[in-house]
Amino acid sequence: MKQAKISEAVVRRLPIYLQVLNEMHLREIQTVSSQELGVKLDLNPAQIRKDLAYFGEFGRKGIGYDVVYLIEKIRQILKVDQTIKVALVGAGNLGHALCNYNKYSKDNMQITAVFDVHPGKIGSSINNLRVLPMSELVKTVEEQKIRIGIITVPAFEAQNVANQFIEAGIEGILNFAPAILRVPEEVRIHNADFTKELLSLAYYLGREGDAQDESDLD
Amino acid sequence: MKQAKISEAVVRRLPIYLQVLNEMHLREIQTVSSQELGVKLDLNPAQIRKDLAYFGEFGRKGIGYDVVYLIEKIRQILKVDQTIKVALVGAGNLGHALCNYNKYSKDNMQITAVFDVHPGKIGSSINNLRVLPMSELVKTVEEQKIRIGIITVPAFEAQNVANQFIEAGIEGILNFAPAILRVPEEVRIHNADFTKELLSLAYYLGREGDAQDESDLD
DNA sequence: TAGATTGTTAATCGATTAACAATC
DNA sequence: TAGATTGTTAATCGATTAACAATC
Repeated sequence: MKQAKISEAVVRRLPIYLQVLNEMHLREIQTVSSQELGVKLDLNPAQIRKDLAYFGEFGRKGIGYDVVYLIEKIRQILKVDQTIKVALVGAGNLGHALCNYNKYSKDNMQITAVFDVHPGKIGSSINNLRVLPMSELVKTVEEQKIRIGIITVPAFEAQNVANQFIEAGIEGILNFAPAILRVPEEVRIHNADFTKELLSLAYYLGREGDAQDESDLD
Repeated sequence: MKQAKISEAVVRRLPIYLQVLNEMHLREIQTVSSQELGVKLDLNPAQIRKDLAYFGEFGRKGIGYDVVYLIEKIRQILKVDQTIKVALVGAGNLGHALCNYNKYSKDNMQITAVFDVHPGKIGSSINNLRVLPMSELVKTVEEQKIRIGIITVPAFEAQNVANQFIEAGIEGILNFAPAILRVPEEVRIHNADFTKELLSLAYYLGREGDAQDESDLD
């Protein structure tokens, strides 16, 4: 019954649950119901219960979910109960931001290698990591058993970087470049291109320049 | 027939269409079919046609879509045919990255004001913009008619920043902080929290530590 | 004309929500 | 026991895909 085939929508909610649960844990809340989670996250409680039930029976009828236990379980599901090593290419401002974030986060995702294509950047240090040349990428990824690659280079260099990650046998790529990358089926790719977020946000602006136009609803 | 009620899924695809069309335009491609777009984007052609048809008849039967015309139309739909002003709070590495991006992008989204809560940052310059204190936020947003706010501060400060944006009458917020923000219904909020992207990516790793387990499919 | 491709309706598929027995 | 809340099945809702007439 395990792994019935979980939809992407479900997987994307898991980190959100984790975030709220972590906050609750900090506030020393022991137990939470799907109802309460639903209010906090603006989600239907049934959906939350169903999401969790795909992976096991984590709650107790009449009681709710134990916060600590549920955190542990979701971390297992997301595979961040172990440390997952991450490589980053692109030692610009965005790369710096991600590396710094790394320091404070307790998510078990650890950036352990940083690369850059530009000779000027190589050898400098970010968050105690020496920036390495691209020529070291494949070797380093293999040796350190790095599983995820982050791309924070300009769009025109992104596919090249992806290709090197693929050659090195990376399993997942988080791409910040505004480019559509071609990767083999077995490599998972997530795009985190904020320009697209901004553009879709712009869509929802207005009812202002154009006045409140509720005349042709049907 | 206009604005039948467009689903979020549709809106989120529009910037992707725009990106590919822009690329095609650079390569001087004049006309494109939903078929071709579908191949490039790994989407069903019928879906692309349907998405576009929500907003008007942009194509020509037997021919396809004129690239330049479709770009223009999608920009109108997304309201980026006009310049949209954006304010950013948090002059850290991420804030820098977004401001720089600004320079190169021709998306008509323009960051015109940068703020920070920390006195040490105030007065420094990012991409020709003086970093202003939070006390100037409301006034600046109103005066400059800024419509979108970007939040790149630590999680614990994010809600405060959001509240100030709301007070200033902002219409949309792009939040990079790993925090769930409460905003009034009329303010649109998009979360661009990359930790969640990384965590959901981690879910898809593996079939490696655990061996290829195809035994209990049904 | 024949081939291509749109816009759109109908069919399918999948995700969300409601409802409720089980049980703490 | 009575009240609360889960896990899960059934009902609903919405999104994707197929199919095709219209037409370039």
